[in-house]
Amino acid sequence: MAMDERKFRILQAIIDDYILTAVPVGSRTISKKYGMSLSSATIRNEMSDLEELGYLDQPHVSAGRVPSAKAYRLYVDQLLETGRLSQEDEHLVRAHFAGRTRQMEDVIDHAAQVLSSLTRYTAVVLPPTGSQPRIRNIQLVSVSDNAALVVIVTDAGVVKDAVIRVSEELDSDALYSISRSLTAELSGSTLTEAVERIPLLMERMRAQAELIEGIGDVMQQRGEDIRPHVAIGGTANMLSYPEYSDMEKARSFLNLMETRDRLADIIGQNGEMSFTVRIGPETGVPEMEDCSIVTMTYTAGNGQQGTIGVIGPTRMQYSEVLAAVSMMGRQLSQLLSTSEDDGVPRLEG
Amino acid sequence: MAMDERKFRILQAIIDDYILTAVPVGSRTISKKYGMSLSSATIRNEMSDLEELGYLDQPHVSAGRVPSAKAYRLYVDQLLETGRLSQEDEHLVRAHFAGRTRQMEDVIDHAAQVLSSLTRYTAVVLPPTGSQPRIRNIQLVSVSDNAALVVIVTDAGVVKDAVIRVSEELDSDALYSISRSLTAELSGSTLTEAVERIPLLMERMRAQAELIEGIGDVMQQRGEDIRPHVAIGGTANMLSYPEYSDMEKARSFLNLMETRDRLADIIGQNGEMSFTVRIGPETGVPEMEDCSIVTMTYTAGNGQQGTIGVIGPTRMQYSEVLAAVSMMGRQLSQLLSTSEDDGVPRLEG
DNA sequence: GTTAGCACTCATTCAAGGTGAGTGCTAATC
DNA sequence: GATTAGCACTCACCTTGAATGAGTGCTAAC
Repeated sequence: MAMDERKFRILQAIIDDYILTAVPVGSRTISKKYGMSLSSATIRNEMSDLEELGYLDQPHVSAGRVPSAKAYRLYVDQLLETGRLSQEDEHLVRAHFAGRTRQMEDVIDHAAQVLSSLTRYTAVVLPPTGSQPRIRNIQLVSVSDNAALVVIVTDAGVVKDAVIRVSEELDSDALYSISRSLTAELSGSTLTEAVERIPLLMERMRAQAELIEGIGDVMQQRGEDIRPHVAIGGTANMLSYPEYSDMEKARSFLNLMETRDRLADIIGQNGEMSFTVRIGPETGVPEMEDCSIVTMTYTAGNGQQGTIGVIGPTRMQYSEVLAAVSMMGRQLSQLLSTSEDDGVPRLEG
Repeated sequence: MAMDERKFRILQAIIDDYILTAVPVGSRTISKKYGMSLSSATIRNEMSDLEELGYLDQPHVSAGRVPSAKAYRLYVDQLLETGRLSQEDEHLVRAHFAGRTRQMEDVIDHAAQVLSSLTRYTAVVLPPTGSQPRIRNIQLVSVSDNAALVVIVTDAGVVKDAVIRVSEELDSDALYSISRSLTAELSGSTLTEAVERIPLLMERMRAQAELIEGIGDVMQQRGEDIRPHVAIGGTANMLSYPEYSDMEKARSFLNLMETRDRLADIIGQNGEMSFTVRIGPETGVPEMEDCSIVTMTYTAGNGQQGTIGVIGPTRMQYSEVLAAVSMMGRQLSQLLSTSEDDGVPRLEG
């Protein structure tokens, strides 16, 4: 038995209804509400087949059917193929971001906010990160007698600041001159390159060896765990969906949202695709077994790439979410660069 | 009728029990569990008095009594007076923060994390902010042909970065030299001072007037809405308390946690006190009518002050929370400076 | 002033029964 | 051979009502 046209239409109807109501849908509903000229009995037979094919699940014997992850996959693929994504709220969003200057973090936060309120799900935005940012400038600022704050500015605009503690005394002037020579030495190199040159510099500037070693540590740390500022919007939204009326689930979800490192990993895992939809188990995250994640890569001016994503129940309004994510991705790309490419993302499964 | 010794002891017992169980406590419980040699009837009479005095509420006629905000106030004041705050986990926390260097944001985030897991409530940490940070360095980094990223480093170590868009073309070298002269001009002044000098600079460097105006805008924006990075830990914790089993309440709470600006306002409102406890309505936040907030001010090396706080149900374990907050405040103060003052906060109502 | 006793209130729990949406199967119909 | 009507059956869910028990206020006795 294979999937034919009629089965497909029935499946579509079931998914539509379930997305709307979150309630298992029965044969009668389909036969009546969705204008099929088929009796419920026929639908029942088809549903039974669809279940056997793995597209439907049945919570218990006398409940209606519920679409499986496989069904959503089919549905979404279909959606992506036809590619009919509306773009209504586009001007609304553009208005939101009006104004000439913006702090990077603000843009990210704002985007997450807007995206979540647009979709009524949870939105996550990762800032653009390049392969290897290059150092532009190193600044040391005195904090107390034996602690200094180091600020490393890179061309990614991503700035690291950390407090370094040393045993010797540090005065402001000394710090300033060290800043200058470090900048002269390391400007232009990547963080890893800079780390490699640290021992050399330590030798050359013995008096400040401890301080320089500290700076090396900071670079190393940052180079390893790139921990960008993750913006999240609308975590509370999830609580309004019946699938999270179970407190335990809600809590584990919120916990996940709180561990930003992990969240960044999850969202960032979109391979080479500019557009991905991961459904239920496809997310690879146990806590997200009945969530779906829609992500899109956006590109900032200097070619650096960031990711935006929406997390919702598997039963999410895919077509709206796809439209919103795609639109927001374009907007962000445009906002963060002025090199006007078409900005339209490839739609790939 | 006034508050006497016995009434006070009964009230104390009621609060203790309610903090533990979150269930309205009846006269019999007090008479039996709390070793009073009084019958339940007597307790009942006293409870009736206490209710009249405003220390107890009764959810409905045949339920036990629940402590009012006024009661908690009394309880906390008592606690603060005796000042017996344990400091068990102190070494555990210190271990957490071991290591020489730390990015400021990390410290803040980490502190919120630790504080929330220590108390099992929600923790909020505001980074140290001074009265008026002074500019140390201004860096321009090219992003695309007609957009630049400006990074402003201040002695607070707080760094502003924003993208500025201009119509003219900007090359890297030009940006670098502008950076240098701007730094020379503005280093040492506060943001507001710098803003005032912008028109002058625009005149002096006509060619870059547009760019400089943009930088002025950024400074202005930042000067006005100082929007520090607010660290939050353990929002999900709140869901485990019965007072938040109501989804609607949980959602409104989470929403509040998400609007960081507002949250920063709420937490930051601790006046001159280094230590404050706001109970229920005292928070002044409608959504927090049955929350309490314990905050403490900590001081970084350069005299800048930040705030840490714990948000929990009014029925929170005050004595533990007070201890944890006070300890974490000391730790942060110590960590962010090495000027070893005693670090012990004044305990004030 | 304290306590025992009693009538009363009211949230909570539990079982029983009814309801209705849904299914699978079979036999009749197109 | 596909479709449909009909029927028996299942099972979550709601309602109802009774039992339970924790709690109170009041009164009278100690």
